[in-house]
Order: sequence, then C-alpha cells, then structure tokens
Amino acid sequence: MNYEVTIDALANPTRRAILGRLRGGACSAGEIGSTLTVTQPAVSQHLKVLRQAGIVRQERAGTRRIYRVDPAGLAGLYDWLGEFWDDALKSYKEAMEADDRN
Amino acid sequence: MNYEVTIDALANPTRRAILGRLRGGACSAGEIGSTLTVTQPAVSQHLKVLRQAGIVRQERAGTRRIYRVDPAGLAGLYDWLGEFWDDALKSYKEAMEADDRN
DNA sequence: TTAATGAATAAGTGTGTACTTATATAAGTG
DNA sequence: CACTTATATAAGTACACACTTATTCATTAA
Repeated sequence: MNYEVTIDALANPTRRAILGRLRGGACSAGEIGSTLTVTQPAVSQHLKVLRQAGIVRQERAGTRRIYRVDPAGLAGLYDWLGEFWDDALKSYKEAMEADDRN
Repeated sequence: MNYEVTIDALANPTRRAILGRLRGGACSAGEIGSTLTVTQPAVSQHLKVLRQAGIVRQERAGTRRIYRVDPAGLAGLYDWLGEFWDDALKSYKEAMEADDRN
C-alpha cells in the first residue's frame, strides 16, 4: 500500500483510537466500539478504511469479525518517513556547514 | 511536537508536495509556490500549518522567507510509528504461535 | 516617500468526510 | 422456523478545511 493512503487512514483520531485498542492484540469490532463514544456504524466505517489501507486484517468467527493490525501495512509509510528524515538531516547538516564557512 | 499534529500536517497532498520540494534543501515561499498549481495564499497557509507542526522552520532574507525541513519535527511521529509497528509485530507473532499450537 | 516585490492575513465558498439514524445482512440459538 | 446478536451498508447532515479573491504588511529600491 502506498504511504499516502496510510497517512490518510492514520489522520483521524477515532481511527488512531481503534489502532490503539488493536495495538496489544486482536479484537472484535464490538469490543473496539465499546471503548469509544461513537456509534457502531461509525466504528464499522473506520474499520473499513483501515482495512482498505492495509493497516488491519479481518477474520470471521461466527457472527463476530476479529480485527488485528497488519504490520506490513505500515512498512511503506515507515520507509518513506525514514528516507524523508534522512534527506532532511543531510540537507540540514549541509546548511549548517555552509553557515560555518561564512 | 506530538505525533498527532505531525500526521495531520502530513495528511494533505499539497503540503506533501511542499515537503517534497523542501526535501532537497531550503527554498523561498515563492519558489515553492511556483511548482504548484494553487495560489500564493494557499501556499502561505500550508506553510503556516507545517511551521506550527514543527516540520519546517522559517528564516527571513530580505522580503523573502526561506523555509527548510526541521528533522526534529518528524522525530515524534517516527518514534510512535516504530513503537506501534514493534507492538503490532509482537502480537502478530504471538497470534501465529498460538495458531501453531492448535 | 513612492513604487515594487514577496509574503501573510482576512473573509468567503464549496466539498469531503466523520458522524448520525435507519435498515439490511449474516450467523448462531431456541 | 422465529429470534437474537454482531456487523455492515444506505442515506442524510453538519462541520472542518482546502481553496479562492481581496487586502494588508514588510522590505528593498528609485
């Protein structure tokens, strides 16, 4: 998944709260919702966004849907951020050195 | 800067385009805008968001404002993402091992 | 000081999206 | 089968925010 989609998915407090709940391990949609103040459909919609972004995976267990974080879904963003940071650090240092010569 | 603010700042294509321009080094507001299709005020507004998020720094040079990426502004998000990923990987592996035992 | 340049701010508008309620679907239980 | 539980989907609403044009501010130059 490209990193833009990942950022868009992470750029929402409710979705981050959902991920915070899933951080420690898998959880049903209902359990996720029980810790939030929004309605059940809202949770379902957010889970869909997270799923389409590749950040969470779903498996069925009877009437329940169990969600868990898929680490692979975060790889693209993590790589992009790391590379961006490296570039920024490099040009930051170059600018500092250029200042020193003045 | 907390990572939520950083994500919010990154969650916009125009701001990411601005950062893409600044990635290689510092640049004036006008130069940034010249590569984009949006108007000058829009660029200025986006630069303000990036500045308030701690992602870019501004310095004055005559009538121009020079912007550059501040690597430190990305540290919080990078750390959070790394820790989140670690946790997700850990519980992912635990779940795999639990499956193996069944 | 007047004009010109570069950028920020003010104010208004349209649209995307995060919600809501209502309803549908799916799976287990009596 | 009817009923309950768990979740998803449909449809509508409200608000945040990414834009716009108009204006202001700041700096340099004539």
